[in-house]
Amino acid sequence: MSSKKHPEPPAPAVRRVPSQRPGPAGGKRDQNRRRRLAELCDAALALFLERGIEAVTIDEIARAAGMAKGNFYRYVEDKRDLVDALIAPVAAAIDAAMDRCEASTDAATDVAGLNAAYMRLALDLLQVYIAHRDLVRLYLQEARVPGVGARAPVAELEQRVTARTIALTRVAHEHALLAKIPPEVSALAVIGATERLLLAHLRDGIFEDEAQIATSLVRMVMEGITG
Amino acid sequence: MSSKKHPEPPAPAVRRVPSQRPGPAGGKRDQNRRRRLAELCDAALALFLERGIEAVTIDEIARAAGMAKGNFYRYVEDKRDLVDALIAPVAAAIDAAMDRCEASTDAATDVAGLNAAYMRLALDLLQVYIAHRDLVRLYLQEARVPGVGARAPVAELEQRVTARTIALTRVAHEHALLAKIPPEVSALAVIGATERLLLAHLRDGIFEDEAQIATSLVRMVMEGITG
Amino acid sequence: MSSKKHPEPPAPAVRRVPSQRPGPAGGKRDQNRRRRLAELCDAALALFLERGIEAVTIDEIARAAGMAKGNFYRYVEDKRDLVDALIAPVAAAIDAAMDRCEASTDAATDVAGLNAAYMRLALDLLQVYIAHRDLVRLYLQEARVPGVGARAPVAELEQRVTARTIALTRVAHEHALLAKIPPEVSALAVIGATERLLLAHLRDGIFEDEAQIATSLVRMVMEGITG
Amino acid sequence: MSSKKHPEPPAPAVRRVPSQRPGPAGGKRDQNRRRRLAELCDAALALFLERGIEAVTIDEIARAAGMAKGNFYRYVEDKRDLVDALIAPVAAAIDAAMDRCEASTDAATDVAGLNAAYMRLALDLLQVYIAHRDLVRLYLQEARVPGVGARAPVAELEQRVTARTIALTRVAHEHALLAKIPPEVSALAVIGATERLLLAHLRDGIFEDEAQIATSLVRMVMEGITG
DNA sequence: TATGAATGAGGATTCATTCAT
DNA sequence: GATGAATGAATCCTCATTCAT
Repeated sequence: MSSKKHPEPPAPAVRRVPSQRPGPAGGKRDQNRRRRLAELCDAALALFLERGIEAVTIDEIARAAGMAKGNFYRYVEDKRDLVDALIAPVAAAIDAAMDRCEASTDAATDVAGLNAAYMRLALDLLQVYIAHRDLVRLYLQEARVPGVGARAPVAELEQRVTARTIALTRVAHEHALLAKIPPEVSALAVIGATERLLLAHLRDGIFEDEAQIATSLVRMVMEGITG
Repeated sequence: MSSKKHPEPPAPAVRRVPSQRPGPAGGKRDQNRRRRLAELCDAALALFLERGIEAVTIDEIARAAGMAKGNFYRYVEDKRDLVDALIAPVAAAIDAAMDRCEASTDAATDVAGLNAAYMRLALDLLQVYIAHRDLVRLYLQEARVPGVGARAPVAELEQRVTARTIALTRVAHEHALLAKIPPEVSALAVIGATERLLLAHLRDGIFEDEAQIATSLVRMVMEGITG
Repeated sequence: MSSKKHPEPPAPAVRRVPSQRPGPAGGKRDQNRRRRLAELCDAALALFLERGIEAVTIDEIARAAGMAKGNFYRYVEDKRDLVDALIAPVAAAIDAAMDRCEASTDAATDVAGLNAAYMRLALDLLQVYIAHRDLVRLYLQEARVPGVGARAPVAELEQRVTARTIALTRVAHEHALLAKIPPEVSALAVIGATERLLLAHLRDGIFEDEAQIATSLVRMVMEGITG
Repeated sequence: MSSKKHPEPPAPAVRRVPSQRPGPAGGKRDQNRRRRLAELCDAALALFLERGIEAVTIDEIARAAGMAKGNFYRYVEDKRDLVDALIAPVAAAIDAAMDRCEASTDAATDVAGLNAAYMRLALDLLQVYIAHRDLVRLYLQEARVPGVGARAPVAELEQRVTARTIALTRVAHEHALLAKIPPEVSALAVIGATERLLLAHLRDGIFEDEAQIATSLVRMVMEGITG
């Protein structure tokens, strides 16, 4: 599996495809390649959601994107690279939200400031979810399987998100915003609950009303589930 | 040319891996069979946990179990079949626990009875977890990916567990044991939180103290996470 | 374990070897396809004649055709499919000859007309033989083995030829063109004698003079073999 | 395919299995092994007729004979060896009939003597057919495919039968018993016609009345098929 | 650029044959 | 003798990747 291109752990991060391309960045050429890449991403996303990243063939993706297999490699190096490109926007948005939250908590001088930072984070992540439903679903479906091969980028994102969430929770904990529960526990519990609800909604279409989920979730977080 | 698959009428279709094996059930032969199958399961489980079900080769499994590739097929029909055999004990135990809980809730005449049933379920599932840590971890890692190919049995189990949990929660909800939150929501939230914590523990070794997780989880479920 | 084959619902089932190929029918691409397929057929035919259809490996065929194993499947779905493509021209020609003969006998109003029809059939089949000596030899060699697997198309052809020949003979019989011998018997006897002679010629190179065979055959059919 | 045991052309003819066995020839031991071998032959014959020699697995044969696969090799060296044992009686009987006919023709001093010899041959062969219908059918089905692998013994028999028949016919021809047709031609024509009729009878069950076939065949040989 | 042909490594599966019990 | 477990070579088929056009 992971023999040449991606030596798994190290991840040298040499993207040769996207760089060194003719034409100015933003010119006709550049536009075109962006469009093609987007088409690839769209096609791949649909297939990945349906059958899982590993089971989908490069040929299938290319054909679903309306291009020949050989052309695939013009826009992307690998299936892994495609997954990378696919989740890049979500990863960037999440990282940005986390960055902002971290900055805010660092700068916060009182409990109110901290709370505001967390609230802001929640809203930012909500925006990500709204803007990238299918990508979020892909993340939810694939993030827990060992990050081997093409799934690596997803697993990496998951690790980063988890670690940063725990770190942020630790701050809240230190400021006594949370019950006497280890911050890792509460962080993971909230993440887990949220993710499970989103998955049920996105994959299985269980809830009609998204707002309802959010409200219930907040309430559970605040008060528990017992009557 | 013909483009459709050719049916081949004759095909005597001898069951490989037949249930009816020579020797009495429990005899030397039968024992050996079981042991070999167990070895396969053990070897496979380790590999599956490390790299994901899809990425693992039958040849690798066989070799890890100390047997030649061809021998694999004496004990199991498929990778999928192996996964089936692998999770069978957990599936059975979970189903049994759910059955018992359903029976108890059906028979319960008051709130105390209901609560006892749920508590019992929690303890039963805890036993499953204790007895099958690695299998539970496999389940947690793989259950959310679309159930295609060898992963199908896991996905099926996930669906069953989810559905039954929601059904049981609905009963609790109807008896006003829970806050005014849709039962699907609270069920999935608890499942999600629990699973995420278990995964962190089993896969990433985050918590030293398992009891701590349980306690915290219960508290969060009862009271929320805020201080 | 499960013992039955797992259906796998999704399976997008992309037709390999699709009829709809890029480029116009007759263009460069199409030409190339046909040539490659022809090369496969040629290589396969030689091997089949030498060692029998069953004993020949797909890899051998591909290599003999000067291509890599994997490429085989671009042009043909199966070994069976290849056999299908291989005998298609003969099958078509034979069927056409039979069709024509049937039409003629249907339209015939007198014995002369009937005789002309049969003579015409003989000449048509002779043309087939001349145009496809090796394929006829393949047919002769393989037609009698049970039509399992890749040999199926040959067996099917044999059945069709036999049935139609008997039907045509029956017509002749009804018009008293033949001795008081059941039409099935005389039909099969002639088929058998002819095929055996052709096989001896094509496979074992027994006769130098093809015309001699034909003449003798006709004479035997007309008068028997005794002096 | 034909790599170690049977180097195809040479055929060293070392049968190690049947020789060097404990017990006297004819004793309990010997009886037993004959019975087992016969069971193998019967089972194999049925399968061979149904699906062709090549397509049948050794495991299938053994199991159909009610023994374990490993036991197969106790009685027979190979599938080829089994085929050898299978057709041995027919081969021996045919050879004997041919031997006798050759001797008679050699000793014959007049045409009547020759005719008697041929008639005797025909009757002898008829006996063979009657005594070994299924084996004759197997021969008819398999004899024309190149004698590679397990089919070799059948192909060898075919060659011998053909050659000897032609030789005998040549004698008849030299004594002007036959029309002015090359003896190879008439020999093969009769063989071909006969074999085709037998195959139709044995495999496809076309004729109810065997005697009818024989009568018709003789008549055709003597007088041709035309009215 | 775009296409699909070509390659070959890799993985699943079967099966003849050997062996320990 | 009998059994079926074990082995590994052989074969089918797929698919990522490269290339010529």
